[in-house]
Amino acid sequence: MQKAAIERNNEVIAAQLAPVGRETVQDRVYSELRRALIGGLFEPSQVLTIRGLADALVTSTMPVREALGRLITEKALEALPNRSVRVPPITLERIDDLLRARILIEGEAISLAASRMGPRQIATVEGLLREWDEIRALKHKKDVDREVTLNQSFHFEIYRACGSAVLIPMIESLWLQSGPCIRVAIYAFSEAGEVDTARYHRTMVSALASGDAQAAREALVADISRPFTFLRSKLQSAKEQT
Amino acid sequence: MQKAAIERNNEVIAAQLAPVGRETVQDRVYSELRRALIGGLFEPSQVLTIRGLADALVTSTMPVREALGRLITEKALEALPNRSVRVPPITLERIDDLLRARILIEGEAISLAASRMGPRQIATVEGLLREWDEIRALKHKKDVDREVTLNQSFHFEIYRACGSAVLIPMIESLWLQSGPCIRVAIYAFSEAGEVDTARYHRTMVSALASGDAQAAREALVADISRPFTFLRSKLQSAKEQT
DNA sequence: TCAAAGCAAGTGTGATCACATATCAAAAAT
DNA sequence: ATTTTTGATATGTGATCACACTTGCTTTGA
Repeated sequence: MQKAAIERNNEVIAAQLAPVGRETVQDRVYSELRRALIGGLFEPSQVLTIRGLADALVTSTMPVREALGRLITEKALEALPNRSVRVPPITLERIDDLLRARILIEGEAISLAASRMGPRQIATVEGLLREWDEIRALKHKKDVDREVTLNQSFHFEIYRACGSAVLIPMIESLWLQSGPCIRVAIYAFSEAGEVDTARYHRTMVSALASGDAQAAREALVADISRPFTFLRSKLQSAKEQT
Repeated sequence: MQKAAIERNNEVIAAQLAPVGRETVQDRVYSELRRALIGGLFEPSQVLTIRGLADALVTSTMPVREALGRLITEKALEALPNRSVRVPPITLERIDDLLRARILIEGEAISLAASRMGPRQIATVEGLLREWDEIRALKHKKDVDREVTLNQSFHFEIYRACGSAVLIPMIESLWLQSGPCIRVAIYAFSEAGEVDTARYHRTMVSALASGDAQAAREALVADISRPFTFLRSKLQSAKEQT
């Protein structure tokens, strides 16, 4: 009986081959729409149609409608009584509501992460910070998309360390809801704003490295508050003009 | 021109007729599954099939698969790599994780509600409390479903007063995730447990009536912690036996 | 000239079909 | 007797169709 030999051969094969994964079309559509939403590629109040998205993503309507349904339950999109779906419009109340929730939950997450991040994770986020500096150094073209992605990686690398399978999906939902809002703030941000962001991020990392949960939380609150307060004042003045 | 007369006639009709509403089949399926999950009608680790649910709910597969997808994104259900879906199993870590998140978010919600609930809302929750007492008074049959519904109404009547369109869906998601867990605790609860629940609820109401956010939060934490710690010790001992 | 009716294109929803994969028990091979 | 193979059934996924409703423009009527 060559059972042992076969077993050994299978193990060798398993070591060489990476799992191919079986992502469905629906999952890819969902991920793509998430990416677009968080990146602020859709404008607030923009309406989305199933067939339109299906054409744009080169699939049929079926995966799109299922992805839209999922995004609607996450409040990342909004179902109108007309049965059409749009990205939620910005209001003053919504901005304050979102910021409060983000401070509450992301603050808790980073506070938990402070006592759980090892040198390994600290090094990773420091690497992301360095990568960011490099991009800002050669500032010929405004690679906003790259910065958004990097910012997202930075934050979620920290949140992932909090070890909560419940909090992280909630934070993802909050980012999904905030995405269309803060994009307009990002575009309007001057060089000064980005310098601030980098400083807050560095403060967060050093606080995390020393296990100072309170300092990390405060730096995070300052970081995520800034685009919201900026957007708030902008909306406020726009409202007064009318 | 009888335009004014027509207008008046239309208003009369509008006053007599109630909006008929256009709830889709998918929405009804979703609501029904939510109710079942929060009520703990499904057991942890139970697998659900699209066609099975479609038969049980007397519809086709289409609305069911969409409802399942939405519940999966809310983490109320879990998609296995086999592409089958089940209600998430209970683990010690998950219990602690859920309780921490619920204390954080529902605590914030009730704290906000404390300064926003008027006499009108206070009266409503007091009415729910009285209704509960009546049910407990004629305790011939264990109407657990009714108590679960009443408990849910009580809490969400308060949460709704917090005025946050962001926090409330998150709390709903947390209840969806907790439902299958706490059902086993509810069944095991003795009469003593229910008396405690009623006491905590009364404490909450009087704290809310006097606008004492801190006291309301503490009573809430005690209320929602109890089934979790009960379940925790039960799971702990079951684990030690093996 | 302007409001109301009518028409046509577009859109979401649900049903059904086809296909690939998963599951499990019976049969075959060792 | 145990393991492997095989075959039948069940299940999720995506495509397509039919239907109802919405929307915006054109046409009709006052």
